[in-house]
Amino acid sequence: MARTKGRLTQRDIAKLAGVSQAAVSLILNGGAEQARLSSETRERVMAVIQGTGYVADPLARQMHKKGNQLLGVFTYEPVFPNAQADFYTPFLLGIEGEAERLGYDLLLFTSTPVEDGRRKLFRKESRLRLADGCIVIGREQDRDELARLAADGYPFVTIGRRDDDSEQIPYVGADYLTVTRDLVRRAHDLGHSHLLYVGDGSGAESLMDRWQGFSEAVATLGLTGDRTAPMVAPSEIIERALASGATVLFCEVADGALALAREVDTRRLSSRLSVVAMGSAASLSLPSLQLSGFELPREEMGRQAVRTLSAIIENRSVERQILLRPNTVDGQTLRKREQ
Amino acid sequence: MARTKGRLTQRDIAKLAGVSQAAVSLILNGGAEQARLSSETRERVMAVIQGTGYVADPLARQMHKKGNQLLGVFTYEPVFPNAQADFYTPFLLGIEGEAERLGYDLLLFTSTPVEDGRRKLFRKESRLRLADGCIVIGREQDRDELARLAADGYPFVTIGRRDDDSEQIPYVGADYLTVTRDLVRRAHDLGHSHLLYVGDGSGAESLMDRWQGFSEAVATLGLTGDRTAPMVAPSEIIERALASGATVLFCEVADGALALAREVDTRRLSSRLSVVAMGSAASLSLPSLQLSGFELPREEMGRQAVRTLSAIIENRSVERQILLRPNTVDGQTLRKREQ
DNA sequence: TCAACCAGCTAATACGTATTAGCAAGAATA
DNA sequence: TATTCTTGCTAATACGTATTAGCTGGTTGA
Repeated sequence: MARTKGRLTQRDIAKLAGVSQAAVSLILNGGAEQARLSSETRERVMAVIQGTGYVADPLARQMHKKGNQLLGVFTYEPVFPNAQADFYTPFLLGIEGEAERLGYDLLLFTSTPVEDGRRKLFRKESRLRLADGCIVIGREQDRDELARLAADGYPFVTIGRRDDDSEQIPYVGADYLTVTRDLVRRAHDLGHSHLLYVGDGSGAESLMDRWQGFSEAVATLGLTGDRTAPMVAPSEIIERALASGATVLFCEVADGALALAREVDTRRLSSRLSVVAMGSAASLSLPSLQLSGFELPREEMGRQAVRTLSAIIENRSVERQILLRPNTVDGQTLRKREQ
Repeated sequence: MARTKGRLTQRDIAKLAGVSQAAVSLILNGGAEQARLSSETRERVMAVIQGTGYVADPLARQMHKKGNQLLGVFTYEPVFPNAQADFYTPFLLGIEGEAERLGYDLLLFTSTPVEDGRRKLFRKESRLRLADGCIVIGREQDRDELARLAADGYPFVTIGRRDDDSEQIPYVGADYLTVTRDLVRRAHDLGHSHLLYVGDGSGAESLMDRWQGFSEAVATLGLTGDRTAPMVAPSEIIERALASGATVLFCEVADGALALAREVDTRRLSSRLSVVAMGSAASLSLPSLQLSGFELPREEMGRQAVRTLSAIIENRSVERQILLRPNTVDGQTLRKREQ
């Protein structure tokens, strides 16, 4: 019933067990052997620790560069979503599962205010180092912040490929290049020879990869591949495709793909125009309209990020840049070309 | 650019500027006024700081704050759900929002394995005390664990009312009693006089409250109120209601309410039998079938839990047991009684 | 009988910063 | 000329833990 005020410290434990603070620390950190503390003493101290539920202050431990079995999770946006089918949740599901398996607790950096829709990684009161390392998630990440993090030697892994000139950034990304190539080949196998890429194909690495995979496959297979900006109405894009003779739309952004597919459906053009979604083909689909394309292995990416981060923290050798293959989704919107 | 070995500290700055470490700290933290450091000294030190790019170690800065600004979140089940409309997410949404507002980070205790579908609060190596305090969420909580936590003086708040004989358990719960009373009154206003409570009305506090609110209101208004166990097929419950002359079903469990409402709908009995869901009336409803009843203010409960916990941690006086009013949901399944 | 040795522990210090108490030298006051 | 006040700073300490050096009292060896 002892209402202890404030945090329990090693000094408290020591007093309760009738030993010195140093003894407590030694026992907790395996230095007891070397210091020749008797097993009786050890047991006595451990009993007190268990009875009180004492855990070392993570701050004080980190001052000595010790670990706390704590993985940070930094998201540029709120972790817990309002929207139903949220983009982040599957990643976090995987992260949670793997953290549990490896015995880590998760530290969500929610103390940084979300400003203009995103959080800042660095602040005066940055608490990143409370965690042993950190997983960084977010569609748009700040390259400079990441480079600085890497330069500081802080262990972290980003979800999504990030390249930097001066620093090697550890990541778990998706292999957009290969899967896009495969989809182009599949379109080819279904008789299509004129493809239209809907998107900018520039900006984030993931976008460049899609465009590159598309271009390469088109070239290899001797097809015709055009590109059009996505910032126009679906109907206009469809007009362009029909006018140019394209029979498949490769959509960079999945939302856009769904809009296009619905428009195609409404206008009963599905026999003349196929739609491929380069991402979220499964999760964004409607029951009545299954998009063709691919889906990121989000949960597995989360798991892999934890494994990689854990390896980095524990100084085990590990591949720091990993690309996982997205799963192709057959769906209904990529069809055999009709003559 | 001199990559000095180790981190640049205030001591280094002090040496370079020819002052004491304390002076550097004071200048950085605005204590310079009070310590009457001359503006020349201030400028000299600031110049050195700018030249070297020194930044204070945030960890060391926070060492002698009282707490670590860390709130634990303990869930008996995994935090990140697979299911779409998850029970916990709204709580966590509120918790995250309020944690952000108050400058707390969140610690998820994922290192405890989920066994038989739930986690254990206490283990040999409980890490609860890593956090300054903890929010406990879960439908079924272990009373003994909570009582022990309270006895230990560890700051925590549970979501959901928990009563204990010997310890006062802090909670943020829902006021089932009042809202159930109100719903009975509403049924009465709509002409109903014979009500059937579907559920056990015992077990968790929240169930007892519903039953009590129901019973009291029925007595006060001079109505007839029966009770039937929920563990039978919807059709059977409906038979019983019709046979006994009841015209409203008060369903303890929202899932059951939905099943009953659908059955009523299918059998075209909705003019003769109303259904009230005592919980999740909004979130569980189908677009085609809006349940009548009430909905917990989950997000607000999460927010309130953080506020209460924060107050407890900081030793501010605060109401430790709070009941929030659920929102009533009109819906389609509670109708005027037809003669 | 004294040195050497060992088991079993503690004192002391470091980590990097914040903060309080207080010191030294000169200026103002009586 | 002695006292108080003021200015401008530093010494000391605290935060909680990790680690190293070293102390004490007993046993062994010669």
